[in-house]
Parts: sequence; structure tokens; C-alpha cells
Amino acid sequence: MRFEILARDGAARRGRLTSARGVIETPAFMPVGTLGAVKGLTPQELEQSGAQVMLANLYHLSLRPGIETIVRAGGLHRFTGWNRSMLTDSGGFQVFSLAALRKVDDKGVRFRSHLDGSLLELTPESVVAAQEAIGVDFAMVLDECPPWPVTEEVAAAALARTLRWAERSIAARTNDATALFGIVQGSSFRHLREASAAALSALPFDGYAIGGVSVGEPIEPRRAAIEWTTPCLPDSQVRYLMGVGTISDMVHAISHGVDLFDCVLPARNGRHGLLFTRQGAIRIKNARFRDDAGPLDPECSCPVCARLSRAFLHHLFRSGELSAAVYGTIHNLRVFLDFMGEAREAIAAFRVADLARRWVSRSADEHRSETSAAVASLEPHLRP
RNA sequence: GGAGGUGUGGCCGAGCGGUCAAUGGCAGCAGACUGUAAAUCUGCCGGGCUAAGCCCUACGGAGGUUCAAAUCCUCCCGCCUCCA
Repeated sequence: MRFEILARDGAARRGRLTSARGVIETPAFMPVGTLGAVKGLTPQELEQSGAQVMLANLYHLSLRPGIETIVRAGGLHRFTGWNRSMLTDSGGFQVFSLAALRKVDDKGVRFRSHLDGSLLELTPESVVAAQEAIGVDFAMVLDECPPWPVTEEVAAAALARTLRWAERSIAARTNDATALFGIVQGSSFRHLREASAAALSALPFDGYAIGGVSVGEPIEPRRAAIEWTTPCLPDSQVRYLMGVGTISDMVHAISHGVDLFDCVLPARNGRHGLLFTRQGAIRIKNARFRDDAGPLDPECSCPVCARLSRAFLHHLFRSGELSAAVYGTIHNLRVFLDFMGEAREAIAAFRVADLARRWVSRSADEHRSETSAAVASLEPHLRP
């Protein structure tokens, strides 16, 4: 794995990440395909959306079909048909999201399977070994990802454990074909974030992730965590903000030097009928679209916008047609990936501030009451 | 012609003397969704108000029994099944 920075605008970086599978231009958005596929899409459709990397999840794949099965199938790429780069999350997020089903101690995490109740154990070592075995390009360490809010004591303990696990993860590596990323924790405590980032930076990771966000926190602590953490990470290495986010979140993070993002939002909302457009987000099932013959987003280049009207999409969503979910996903992913393309251009052109004005005020978050506040809160971070 | 059954809010369908403006589901209206246990979940859904309360109108129609009826009785109307 190699990462080079091609241009900067303030703290923002435009970079190039090279894996065995190819080149990833950064900043980049990585669609989430937890079970090995973005829900509803073929690998070809995902490619056509412009995705350079896909995420999958080791916890879920370990339960079903099982790591051994994937290995026998020739590795995760061959198994899924996705030939571009692949990043797997370790299951750290499931430590948070499936809290009722797991037990954590220093050794690792034991989950009761949400599928059949059987016991699954993940340790820092097993997680590294499994990700190497299935041949992913980017692997994440096992981390402990506490919910929000959390006391300082709990955050400190999770951070400390994540750090001990990070050291064991490094020690467990057997090759460098699979890049390994450490994960910063520390919740919304500045000194914990800084200590976590500094300690991880001393370890020979290929990249660094900011974790412990998108776990239910409001916008302010999320942004604060990013602002505290990024200055403490090695400048020359790639940075990945886990699970984020909305376009305004990503504009903010990009302006603070984050390179990689993943989020279920475009896919999940696409399936649910919340469609992002350059004119604002719309709930296509709303009655007002019943007779709207116009395109979903006249500024969009995706295949859905190329030939389907809002009225027809409205009808498909109302009718529960499978294709509705597919179309929503294809379109939303294109919006997010196009946004990232523009972000790269903006950094190269020293125009990150314009990016914010172009996307944040009228795009993905327009339906939210917090939008104007989000724009306002970005202003101090943007160069005039 | 005879016997039995049935008629509930936009639709389907519970309820079978009071706690029923009436369980559910669908449809409808709106909302949520940030390292995916999510093609999911939530709220509203007869009308009107000086609304955590009150008042109307409602369970095919008309009468009746009762302190009280969607629930019981009588007649009528519609629909279904079986026998002639």
C-alpha cells in the first residue's frame, strides 16, 4: 500500500492511495457492503457508480458464510465479484451496535450470533488473521467503540483497551499485502482523543482511522473529535473517518484533512426513498411527487436520472417495487461519489470553501433543521 | 319456498351488554435513518372544540329491552351457503 499527497488546500489533502487492486483517488467515499455487496446492487452497478473501494464487515462475514468458506472460494474479491479495492471493518462497530449480544474483556469480544445464538469470538489476532486470509486490501484492527454519551472513565478504558489491542494487532501481522489501520478512540474528550492519536501514531500502521463517531452523538462532539484528532495523526499517512457521514460532515472533515469515508446513509436512505439531489434531499414517496414529471435531479449524471421521472420513482417506491430500492441506491451513491470527485478538484484548485457553499447549503442535509447551523459552523474552518 | 349464516370506520377484519370513537392489517398523511441484526422503524389516521379534557356523529335501516347496546329482542333491507 502506498499513499501520496498530491495537493493541499489548508488542511485539506488531495491524495492517491495505491493498493494491490488499483488506485484510489482521495478524498474518497467507500460504499458499505456489509455482507459483501451493497444491498441491491451488482458489482458492475457499483463500479458504474464510480466507487473505488467497497467496505465489508468481518463480524457479519464470520457468522455467515464463515471465513473458511470465503477462503475456499478464493478470497473475498473472487467470492463477491468485486475486483476493486476492499476494506473490511473488524467488528468493532458491532461491539457498539450489538451491545446486548456481546461480552468484552481484554482477550477480545465474544458475540452471541444474532442469527442462531451460537458463540463467536473475535480477538485482535483472529481479526487480523481473518482479514489477511480473505485477502482484503485494507484491514481494520479490532477496537472497542463505546456508545455516546459515555463517561470519561469508560471512554478512557475503551481507548486503553483499543490501544493494547492495536499493539497485538501489529504483532499478529504476517504480511503487508493487507494494509492495517489503527483506530483512534476517546469519545468527546479532547485529551483522550489526542492521547489516543499520539499513541497510535507511534505504531507502524499503514493508515489511521478516527473511530467512536457516528454512534449517536450530536454534530458538535463529532466535529470536535475530528478537529482534535487530525492534527495528532502523521501527516503523510492516510486518514479514515469511520461511519461518516452526511455531505456536510464530510465537507467539514475534508477541510480538516480526512481522506477516506464510509457511510450507510446513501444506500440505506436510497432504499428508504430519501433521495439526495443537488437541489436538496427529497422524500420521493411524498404525495407532492405523484405527478412530478421532471427528472429526479436534473444536474445528475446517473442512469436513473437519465430516464426516470420523479413521478415514476414515486410510483415504484409506493408500490414497494424492488427496483425502487435499487434506483434509490444507485442515484444516492452517484451523488456522494460525484461530491467526492468535486472535492478532489476543489482541493487541487484551492477552492475547498466553494465546495462547502456549493454542496452543504442545498444538498444532502437540506431537509434537516440543523442545516443552517451546520453551514454556519463550517464557516470558521473555511478559507475566505 | 324452507333452513342457516352474515352486514363494523376508505378497504379487509376483530369485538358480541358497560373499561368502544371501537384490536389488527392494508391504503392514506408525515417523520426518522451517519464504521447496516434496517426493502426497516416511528407518529397521525370520523368530525369539532375555550384540545392530558369536552362535545357531536358513528358499528345496514327502523323500532324496542336496559341505568347502559356495535353487542340482546322485533320487523325490514342487502349479501352468502345449503335444501327444495
